[in-house]
Amino acid sequence: MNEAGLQTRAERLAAEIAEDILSQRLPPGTRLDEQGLALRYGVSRTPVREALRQLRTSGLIDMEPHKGATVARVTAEKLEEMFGAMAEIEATCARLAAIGMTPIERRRLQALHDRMSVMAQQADHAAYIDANTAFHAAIYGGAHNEIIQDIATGLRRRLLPFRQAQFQMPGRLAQSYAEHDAVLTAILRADASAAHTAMLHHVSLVENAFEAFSSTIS
Amino acid sequence: MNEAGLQTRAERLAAEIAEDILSQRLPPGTRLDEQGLALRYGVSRTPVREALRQLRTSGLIDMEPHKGATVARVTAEKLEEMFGAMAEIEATCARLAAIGMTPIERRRLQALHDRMSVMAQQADHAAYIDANTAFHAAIYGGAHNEIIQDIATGLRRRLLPFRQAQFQMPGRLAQSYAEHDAVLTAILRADASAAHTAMLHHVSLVENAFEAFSSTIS
DNA sequence: GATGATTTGTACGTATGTATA
DNA sequence: ATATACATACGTACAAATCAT
Repeated sequence: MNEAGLQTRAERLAAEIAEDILSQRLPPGTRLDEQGLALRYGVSRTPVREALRQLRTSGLIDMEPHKGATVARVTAEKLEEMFGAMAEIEATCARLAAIGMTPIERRRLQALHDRMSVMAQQADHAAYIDANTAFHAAIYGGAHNEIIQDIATGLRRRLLPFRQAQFQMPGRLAQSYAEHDAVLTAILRADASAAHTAMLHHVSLVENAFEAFSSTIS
Repeated sequence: MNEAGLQTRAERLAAEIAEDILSQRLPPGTRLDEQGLALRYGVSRTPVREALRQLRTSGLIDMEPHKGATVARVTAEKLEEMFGAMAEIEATCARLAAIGMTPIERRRLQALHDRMSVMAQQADHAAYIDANTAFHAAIYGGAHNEIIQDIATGLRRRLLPFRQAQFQMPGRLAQSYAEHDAVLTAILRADASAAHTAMLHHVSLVENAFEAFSSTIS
């Protein structure tokens, strides 16, 4: 009954710890000693060690040899860089999508966008958030490059905890929809440069929205 | 006396195995059973397991739960995607560098480029290869975004084994230098769009050079 | 398709390195 | 500065899963 892909204790544990970090149950800076985690999650230290190694890769925790692990404490500068990188990668995806998306992919993107129009008007935040993820994922896929797609989804995952609140800002849904419209139009026109610009603009605004929302970080 | 950063057995082992893979001593498809590696490198299975987990991250090996690890067998399509991603990321770096490089960084890049002129004329392959790496690294740095820099260096590492031969092709040094010149000029002019285009072109040609050299893969 | 051999995943004990008194 | 305490790195043994016969 486990979700596909989480076949070992270590993998399930990594997912669980990641969830606890993203949900702030394990706040930044928290010491993650192996013994304690083993106790907390009811397993031995071995899968804990492997889970920590996996999490290090995703940037969720900091580790140094012989010094153990802590929940990554993201500095404001680092976060800014992450948003910047995200914007650049997404803009690249949009550019490639504008060039290479198949007619079917373009139609599907348009259809999704149309559905999002209704969600935005009805202010259905939950639905819009899901659809928004799908919209961006569709553009990653449209780039037709699995490497770039992996980079994009990885970055998005890392930024997830800092994006939770953005759609709660008044008027953000409508604004997001309008920005998506610019991206979509450029892609459908196969205007690579415009798609790049529009997406860069869109994701950068997400960053601004975040910064406006949370004053400062650690 | 160990190199800085390789403080644990697992890390040294990972570096050693990586070296053996990149040098083709462990050719693609080779089964990497933990017991065998432990025996071969004279350690226990525990550090071997950790080393393999690290290597999976860098894409050098494929792993599936309960099924062990093999040296990654890169398909032609995958390789093409990797070169494509590399080109896009490097082009992004060049664009950002054109916008944001400091005067000092620009001067240093120019100085390096000038030294490479001599190397190209004298057909000093070894020196040019080193300088070429430095040239590209300088542009990654000029992007002023550590995340993107990490992505770029990571991709470059993964592509390293497939780039060994490129500079051996007759006339490739001079061509490379000319392409660098276009990139440099655009960056010095702070012409973001031109820098992007020139770098995309440059790295894409590296891919072509590779494809011309090696007929087919696996 | 069942069974045995092999290999990975997990548990636990020991040793080495780091930090604190 | 030395010693003690503690956490991590490593080694070994057992359990579970895969695949070959």
